[in-house]
Amino acid sequence: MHSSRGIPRTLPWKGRRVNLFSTISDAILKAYPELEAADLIFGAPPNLEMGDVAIPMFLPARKLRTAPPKLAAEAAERVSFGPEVSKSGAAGPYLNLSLDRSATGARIVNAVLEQGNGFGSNGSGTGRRILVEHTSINPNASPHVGRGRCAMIGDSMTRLFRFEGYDVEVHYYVNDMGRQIGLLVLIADEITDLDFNGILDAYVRANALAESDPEFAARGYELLVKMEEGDPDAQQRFKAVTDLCLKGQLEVLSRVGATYDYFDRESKYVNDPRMDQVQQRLRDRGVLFTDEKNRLVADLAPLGYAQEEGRFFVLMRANGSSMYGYRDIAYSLDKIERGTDVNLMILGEDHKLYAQQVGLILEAAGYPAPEVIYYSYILLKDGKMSTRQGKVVLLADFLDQAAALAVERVAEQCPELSPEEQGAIAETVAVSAIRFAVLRVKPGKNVTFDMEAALSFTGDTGPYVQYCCARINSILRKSVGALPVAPGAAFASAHDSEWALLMKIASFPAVVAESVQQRTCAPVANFSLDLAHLFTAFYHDCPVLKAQNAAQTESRLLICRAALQTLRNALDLLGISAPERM
RNA sequence: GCGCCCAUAGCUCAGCUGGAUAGAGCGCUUGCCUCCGGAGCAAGAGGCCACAGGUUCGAAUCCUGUUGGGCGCGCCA
Repeated sequence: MHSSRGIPRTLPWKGRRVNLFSTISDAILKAYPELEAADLIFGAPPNLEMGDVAIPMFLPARKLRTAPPKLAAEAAERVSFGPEVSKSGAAGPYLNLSLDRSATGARIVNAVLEQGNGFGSNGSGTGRRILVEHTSINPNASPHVGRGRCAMIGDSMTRLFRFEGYDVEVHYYVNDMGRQIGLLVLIADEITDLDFNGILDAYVRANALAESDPEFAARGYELLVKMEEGDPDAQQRFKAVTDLCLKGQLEVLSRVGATYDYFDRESKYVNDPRMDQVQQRLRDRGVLFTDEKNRLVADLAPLGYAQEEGRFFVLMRANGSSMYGYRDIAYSLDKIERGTDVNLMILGEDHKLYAQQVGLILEAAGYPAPEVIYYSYILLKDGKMSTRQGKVVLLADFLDQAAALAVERVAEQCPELSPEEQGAIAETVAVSAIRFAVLRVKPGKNVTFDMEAALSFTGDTGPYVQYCCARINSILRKSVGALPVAPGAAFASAHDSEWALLMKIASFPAVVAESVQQRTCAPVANFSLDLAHLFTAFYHDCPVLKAQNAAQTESRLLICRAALQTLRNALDLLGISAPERM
């Protein structure tokens, strides 16, 4: 009896023809010319004894006007499979095949080691360019894990696209203006030695003051107007505060590995001349009008927007100052003009309606709407995060706590390493804990963040997968002589645990393809977990250095190398390092 | 009220382009360090896949409705 630890349910050839197994498909089509490749759906039988590949005969049977069980039995006899298939048989309406483990295993190991850091890539992005905008936090506080979700998703998608061969550029939109930043600037003037850590307090104070003191609020607006009009002093003050904040935020974000190629400041788009043309086109389409209060408004109804709520989108205030959306449209033009094949942004689910509105306006003006990945909020056990109530988990705090716990563990396990090395490993463990916890969940789900669970490092966690890598490295380090480079004639992978592991490894390219298509790295995270589990089962069942003979040791060392390479590639997409020791 | 998203074990989540008996982890129970790293492994208990209809040879998966949760509907950004 075996459970999911056996043959992976997600097969490399599921739903599509992959070169490794295309010969099976060809053999069947040769025997049944009436069928086509699309009729053959490859899956996995419920257990190993039944075979490695299962093909349901429902569709083919319908096409051939026969009963599925009858066709399965007939096909098992009639089709002449190549040497790759060691056994064929029918189980009810399913045609089950067993593969030659050693020959197939050798092919898998060969492919992994040959392709190295590129194993898993389908090259689907070759020659294509993509622009990703993510994170883009308001410069007012240290990022909490909810904000971090955006950065980690965006960063992992970037890694995924680059892995697939896309030329990717990463943009960060700096919201360096607006009423609230104006208030923050005012308060900042009253505080000496304002640093990043004091920003949040100042921000909360400024907003509270604005509510209780209308005069203060009015001064904030005045300052904003001066800034928009180009007053150098006002601009300089805005820049000083937002720079301070951005720098602090980026320091935290860089700890989790997020990097950006361009920082685009919102203030740059206040008076963008290209918007004249946009306005003209909107007028031509009959969607732009000045309302009774002298505001410049877009009516989305003629553009196919069906609801009354959100139908009208204000672009400019009566006093002629621009709204956020107006500047954002100008920014979109900037991004569009960079001429990438895909224009992608990662946004919180609170931006859904807004992004839809902006998209409609852009399309009406003759531009393509950006593609958007929405992520849902991270909730805490006792409810939503609230900055004002102090109910937040700051990314920096989490990393500090996690690293402190991890360093104790590393000191125990690797006393031979220097304190600096131990500290560096602990930091990667902390990063892996948070990145993995966030990335293994699909972006659209509300998740409840459990601080205790995230700090435990046991079970289905990033550190568990890292630990698996450290273990493999340990075996490779201890093996005597040169490591084998490629499977030879004596290569064997007959043991169930070896075979299951190799089958999982072979499915990696399909997991990557699925992740690109679904626009989420969650399948990669779950794949790495499955792979680590399967490796550990192999580790317990199949001694490598103490195998029965040298040939077996060599085969297993090769399997170790292939597993490590695949794990490293998967973890790299998640922004997690695979340590030598931990 | 209207719109979008979500609902799977006590808890946190996989599985969703329809296929055989729905899976992990945490927590709980029981074993396993003279043996390549126990951040581990093996086993057990735990499910009306929110509810109700529909499509199909076949539905956790697709469609409709209901319920519950998240988000949004600003001269905020």
